[in-house]
Amino acid sequence: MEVSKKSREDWVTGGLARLASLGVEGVRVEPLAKDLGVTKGSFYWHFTDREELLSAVLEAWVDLTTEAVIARANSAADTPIERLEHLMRITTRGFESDLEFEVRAWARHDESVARMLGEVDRRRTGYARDLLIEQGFERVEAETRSFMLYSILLGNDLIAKGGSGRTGRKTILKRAIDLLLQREQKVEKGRMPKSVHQRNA
Amino acid sequence: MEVSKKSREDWVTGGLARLASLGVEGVRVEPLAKDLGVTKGSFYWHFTDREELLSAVLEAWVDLTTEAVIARANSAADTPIERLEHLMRITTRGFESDLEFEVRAWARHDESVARMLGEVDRRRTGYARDLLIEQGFERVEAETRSFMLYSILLGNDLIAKGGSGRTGRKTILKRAIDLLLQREQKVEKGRMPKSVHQRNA
DNA sequence: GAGAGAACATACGGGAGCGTACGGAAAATC
DNA sequence: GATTTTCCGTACGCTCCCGTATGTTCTCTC
Repeated sequence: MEVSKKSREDWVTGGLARLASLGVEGVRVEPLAKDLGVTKGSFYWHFTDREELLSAVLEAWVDLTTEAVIARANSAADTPIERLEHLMRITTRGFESDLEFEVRAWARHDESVARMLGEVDRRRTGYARDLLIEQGFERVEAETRSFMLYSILLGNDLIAKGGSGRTGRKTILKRAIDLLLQREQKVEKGRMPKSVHQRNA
Repeated sequence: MEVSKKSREDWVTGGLARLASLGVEGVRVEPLAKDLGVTKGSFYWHFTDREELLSAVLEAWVDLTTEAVIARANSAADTPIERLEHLMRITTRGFESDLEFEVRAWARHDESVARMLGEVDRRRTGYARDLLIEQGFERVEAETRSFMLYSILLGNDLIAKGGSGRTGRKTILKRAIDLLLQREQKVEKGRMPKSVHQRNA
C-alpha cells in the first residue's frame, strides 16, 4: 500500500516476500501489484514477463545467501565450532528460512532453479567440510559430517517442533552440533577422542 | 487414458500421482480428469469439491506411511541398526520420497496438513528414539540422535547429489548412521565407547 | 512553460480452472 | 423390458491471472 514510484528492485523485494510466504505459485504479478499499491502497468514497464521476475527473484535469493556467506566469513568467530554455530544462526531464522524452503520446493519443478540451488548446497557443504578438515577430520569423514550438519539445519525447519519428547530444539541442536564436531571415535581403531572444548589449553 | 468407469479411489490415486510429480498446485480436477480419460462430470459425482479430493489425498498419504510403519515393524530385522537401515530404505525411494517432500511443502501453506505431518513426524522420531533407548542411550541423547537420523533422511532427498566432494551418498549415509548408532563418547565423561558391531560377542 | 521521455493507469482479449445444471448412456433392479 | 440408480458428458457462467495496447500523469530539461 505504498504510494511512490516503484523501482525494479521494489518488485523483486515484493516477489521475495511472496515467495517466502506463499511459494512460487504465490508470486503473481497482479496480486503483487496490489501489495505495492500500483497496477500491472508498472510491472510490465520494468519487466517483459512473469518469468523475468522469477529469474530476478531467484538471483536475488542467491545474492542474499552469498551475502550471508560473506558475513559469515567476516565474522569474528575463530574456532570451527563458533563458525558453525554462527552459520546455524543465519540459516535458521524466519524470513531466510522460509525462503530457503520455498526455493527448495521450487527447484523440484524447475530445472534451472535446481542447478542454482545445487551450487549453493555445494558451496555450503564445502565450507562446512573445510572447517571439519581444519578441525582434524579426514576427508571422507569430513564430508559425511558436513552432510549431517547441513541436514540438521534443514531438518530444524522441516520437522515439526515439539517432537517425540520434551527436549527442546535448542538443546537438541546444540547437542547434535557438539557431537558432530568431535573427532571420530570408533573403538575398532582405538583412537583417543580429543574434545573440541579443550583444544586450546 | 483409461476407458472404464472411475471409482473414488481412482481419483485419489491419480491425485497422489500428481501430488508427487507436480505438488499440490498440480492436483487440479480438469487436468486430472484428462489423466484418467474422463471429464469433470465424473469428478463432481464422486466429490463435492476440490477440497474434498485434497483431504482424501492427504488421508491416503497418511495411510501409506502408516502402512510403511507396519511393514517396518513386521520386518524380520532384529537389531536397531538393521531396523533403521530398513526404515531408511523405505523413506528414501522414488515415489514415496517425492510424496514426502510435496506433503511437507503443502504443510507450509495449510494448517491441517501441518498437523497431520506433525503427527507423522512424531511417530517416526518416536520410533527411532525408542530404538536408540533400546540401544542404550539415555533419553535426551536418544532424542537428539533420532532427530539427527530423521534430518539425514530428509536431507538425502533435499540436498543436491554430487555434493562438495567425490564421496558417494551411499557411503555418506552408511557412515552417518553408523556414527549415530554408537554410544556417546565424550572424553569429559571418560566413558569407553561400545561398538554396535560387537555387542553380541 | 512546452515538449519529451519515464512511470503508471485503464481497458481489453484470452486461457485455465472451478463449480453448476442438465442431459444421456449403462447397469442394476424389479 | 421398463424403471430407477449410477455414472459420465456437455455446456455454461464465473473468477483469476496473463500479456498487450493505449491513454494519462508526472518529471526533467531546455
